[in-house]
Amino acid sequence: MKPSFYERPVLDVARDLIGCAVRHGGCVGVIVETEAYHDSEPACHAFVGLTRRTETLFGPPGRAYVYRSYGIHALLNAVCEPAGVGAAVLIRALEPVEGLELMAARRGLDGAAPARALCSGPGKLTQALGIELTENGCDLARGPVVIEPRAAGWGDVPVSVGRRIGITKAVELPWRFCVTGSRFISAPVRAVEDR
DNA sequence: CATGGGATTGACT
DNA sequence: GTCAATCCCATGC
Repeated sequence: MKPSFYERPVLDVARDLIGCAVRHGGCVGVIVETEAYHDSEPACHAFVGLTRRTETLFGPPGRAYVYRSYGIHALLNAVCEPAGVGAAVLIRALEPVEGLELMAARRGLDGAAPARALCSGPGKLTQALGIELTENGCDLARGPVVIEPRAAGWGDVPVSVGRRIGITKAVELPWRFCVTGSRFISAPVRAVEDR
């Protein structure tokens, strides 16, 4: 995807990335779950302003923001909006389509493990695709981590909206997007009016 | 320089 | 349902 795709309101990009594909390390998966983050709200790392950690978030759109979570997992984001704005889309789940055996091996799972176990969470998918912190800042059009346009059949899938997962601030914002009814997402979507 | 908190996951009661 | 692993980095003394 070109930089112009990402240089738009982060909520639009989060919705439009549903159905696109992520390619890395000999594996491909279709994005079925995303969340939006923006420096105007406190759940976003960029809320604290420009620091060493948030450099990539405030940089040009179309780059990967990869950071370590809980000391264990690498989480993948796509940087959005013009340079100077700290915004990104967290990739939370993929439907595996290529390199399933390699994904299972990287995840330490048996080859017979169900496909839904491979990439159904932001830490799981980076492990399955072999994405590490060294990919932070990489150009998502050139790689090593590449995001590709929607393939046939993914052009017009229904999308559900809900609240973001695993955060303690700004929990009420409906900034999570999922393929409606997908078995490959990390957790069920609760209706926005549920609270 | 010391401290504390995670955009999570998997193992266990 | 509970809980620990583990490390980067922002903050405060």
